[in-house]
Amino acid sequence: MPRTWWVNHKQTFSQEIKGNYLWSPKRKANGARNPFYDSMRAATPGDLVLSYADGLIRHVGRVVEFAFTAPKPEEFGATGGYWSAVGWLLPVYWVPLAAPVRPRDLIATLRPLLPDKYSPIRAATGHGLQSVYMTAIPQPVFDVVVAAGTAAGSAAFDAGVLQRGGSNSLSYRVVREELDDAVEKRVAADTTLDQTTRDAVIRARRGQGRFRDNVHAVERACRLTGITNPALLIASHIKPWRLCDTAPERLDGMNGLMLTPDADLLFDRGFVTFHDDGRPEVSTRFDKRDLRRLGLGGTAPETLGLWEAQGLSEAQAPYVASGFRPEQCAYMEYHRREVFVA
DNA sequence: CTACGCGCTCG
DNA sequence: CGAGCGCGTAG
Repeated sequence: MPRTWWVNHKQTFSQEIKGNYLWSPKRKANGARNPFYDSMRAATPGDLVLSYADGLIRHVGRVVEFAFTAPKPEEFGATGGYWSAVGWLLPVYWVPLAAPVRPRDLIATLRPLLPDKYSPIRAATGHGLQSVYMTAIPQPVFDVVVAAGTAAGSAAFDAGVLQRGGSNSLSYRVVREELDDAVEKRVAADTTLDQTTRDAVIRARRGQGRFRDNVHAVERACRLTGITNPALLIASHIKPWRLCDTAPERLDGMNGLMLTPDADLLFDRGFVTFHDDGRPEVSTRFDKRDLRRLGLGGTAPETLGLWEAQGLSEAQAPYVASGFRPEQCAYMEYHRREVFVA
């Protein structure tokens, strides 16, 4: 069963509906955890979301993908100027309700259904709460609202949302491509860089050119499979290309791993990261059975069982087992903190 | 349309 | 006690 959520997003409503996403910081301004930001990465593909703004629920959304790390959308403009520059981006496919619903009008019905904690609206008055962003709601709350906003009721609407969202919704791939495109334009127009450097930085986006040579000088094998055949290896940024601050960072061989295509995807997407001693860690969001299907799941899922799978002892697999250099650790710390979906 | 208090809830 | 993607009102 999909989980049901409610998001109060008056300030960014128009941008997030139009763009088919939700965005939030990862932490509060003072660095503390925020349960509503944590909800962003708890959301699972297929979950359903009610959009609340200006006292109205006008859209229902379906979560398309797990949240991933992305810069604050530029279209926010001055809104949320104090929010962090990097946060969670959750792809959500939005569908408008036939008729907008004013929860305040339904408060008598909703009151007994609302959660005691983290309720998105006040039980007494039906007014929205500023402190709440993305919050879990019981299914009956979702059903009451959707039934009030559609002629056919929520079951039929769920089916409609689930079906229509397939073809033209956002995906991590598409969003990353757009973000990369925007960065590439800025690089191409950066007159502080000479032409040769600009070309190298742009080629580094695809793991090609000088960046690949630099990485390959440091890393000879895939950290997950142990494969050394260069034809099977992709030069993958540890700190993502789009989130690097400078050209040297984008070209630094210490900011890369040589990975096979599946490993590159898992690492890039934040489903796998590494500790400084070389141990891989797998996201709790990732189905461990899929690791096995990819040929990565051995007897010890927490270490991926790589050496066992290859019939090696840990000592016999120096590339896979070896720790990172200090320069690599700095980038990997960033990956664990900002990219990894814990 | 943005800006600024005023609230309240929760850590 | 203060942070926070709302509410109401002012310009």
